[in-house]
Amino acid sequence: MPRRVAPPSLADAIYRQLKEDIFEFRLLPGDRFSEGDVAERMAASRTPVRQALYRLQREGQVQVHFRSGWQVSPLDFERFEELYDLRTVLELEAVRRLCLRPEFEQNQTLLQLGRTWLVQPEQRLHDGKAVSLLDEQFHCLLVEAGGNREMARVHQQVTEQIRILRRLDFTQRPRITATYDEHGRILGAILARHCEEAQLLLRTHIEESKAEVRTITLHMLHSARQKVPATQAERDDLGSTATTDNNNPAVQYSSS
Amino acid sequence: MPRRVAPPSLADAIYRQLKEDIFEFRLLPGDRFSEGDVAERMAASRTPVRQALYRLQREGQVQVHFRSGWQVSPLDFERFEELYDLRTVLELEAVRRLCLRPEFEQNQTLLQLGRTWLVQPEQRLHDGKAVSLLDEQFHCLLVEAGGNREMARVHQQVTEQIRILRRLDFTQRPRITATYDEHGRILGAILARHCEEAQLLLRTHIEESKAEVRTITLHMLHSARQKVPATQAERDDLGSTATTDNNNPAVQYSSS
DNA sequence: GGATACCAACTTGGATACAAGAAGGAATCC
DNA sequence: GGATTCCTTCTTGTATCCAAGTTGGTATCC
Repeated sequence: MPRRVAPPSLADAIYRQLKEDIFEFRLLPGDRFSEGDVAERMAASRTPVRQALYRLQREGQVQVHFRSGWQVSPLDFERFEELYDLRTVLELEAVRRLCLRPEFEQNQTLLQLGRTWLVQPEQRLHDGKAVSLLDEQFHCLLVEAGGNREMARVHQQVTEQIRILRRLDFTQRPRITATYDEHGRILGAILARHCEEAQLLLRTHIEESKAEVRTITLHMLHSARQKVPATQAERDDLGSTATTDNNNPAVQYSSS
Repeated sequence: MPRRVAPPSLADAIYRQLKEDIFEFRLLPGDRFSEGDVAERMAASRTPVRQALYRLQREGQVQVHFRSGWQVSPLDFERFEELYDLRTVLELEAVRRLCLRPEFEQNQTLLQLGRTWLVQPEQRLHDGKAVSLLDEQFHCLLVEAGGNREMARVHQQVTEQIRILRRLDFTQRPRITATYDEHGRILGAILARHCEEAQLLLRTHIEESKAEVRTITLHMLHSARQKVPATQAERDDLGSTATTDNNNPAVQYSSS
């Protein structure tokens, strides 16, 4: 008895829209908003909005304040560093498993990655947003190719949690060339089955991104918003619903 | 401005109750039920029940079928093996970090673990349920002591996903003595800073549990339910809401 | 002028009402 | 007897309603 697949639910669409709003800097870390605001903007009732928000809450993207509204989670740089370390552990393990595989040359994932990253310089992309997505895909596919779906699932979660940083990194810094070079070297090492070399290259590659995180400032966030191509209608909508600049504690300060 | 902590919500209580029902074998893998059933049993409306169920769904404990009810997730042994591997990766990394720590001897977590596991044989506990909880705690505290909160969070999630197996393992098999011995040896190696030895012991320890998983049968699940001390009222309640034995596909068969 | 008490508007958490589709059984047709 | 159609019941998804509590501003008191 094959069970019918569920039709796309409104709650799901709102979840995706909200997540995109956060990643596209239309909702900034620290912004406050209410369920009613979102419901009105999405032309839906509060019920699916609440479902979407609670899902985002469990993923760490937003926080709820009892009877006093919601907030996009402020940036917590200590947490980001821990997420980068978790990423490293998962990706290194995936590379280890990948290099141990017997049927290796036909691995479709590796071939696909090669077609994206092992290209002539003139074929490389230059758009920050596009490359940041490709970068995500590179690391996620690597972990998927490792063969453990649970590790891939967790890695995917981690990826979404640091996506906003990746977006900032790639929109504001000339790291595109370095990314192409390093991804190429990593793939080369894996294809040559130089496991330890591949792991070292990958670890260094992630460490560099992690180091960049420490240089991110609030100003980068706000100027990133300017760069987002949005219709005026969108901007009006958002302007009326979220407190954008005033009293926006966009950064979480450690209490220790 | 310290924000008032949210009062305990009904949805939260229902979430915990449902999770406990699953772990105590009052709801078996494969059991079907509806939101209305749960709402009635918990004397609440469907709203908080739905919130709890969707949270459990994201954690993999239950599945929703579009307009045709909910189901406790069937046991998926391939998935469990992958979860055990993820556990291994996280715990080995935690041990590595732990052994690298400078301020080591005063680590409160290690001291506490020693008081639990490094005891004379006559002081050991023998109740399966109690020891399975201590076992969980041992591994979770180890990862927490590693110092990375995100790894600890993920490890905690993984722990809950395999909790039902641990419960079965400890209620039905004479693994308590082995667990005390092995935990003691692992702690000893860590305290002696024999990092690689500790990692090997830990890896072997987890591998043994993973091997036990393959021997679990449906019969164990059903006989485990018999052993659960429950009031007659509880049993009546559940009997009326969940299809217990008939047409219960308690095991997920791989499609590959 | 400053502090305090009160109040009105908001906000979330939960309950209830409604809509659309799934499931299973009974009646019917062959 | 077997297949099929229809219909009733049940289930989830969404909208709306109500309750309880927070917040921020204003008027008042000193």
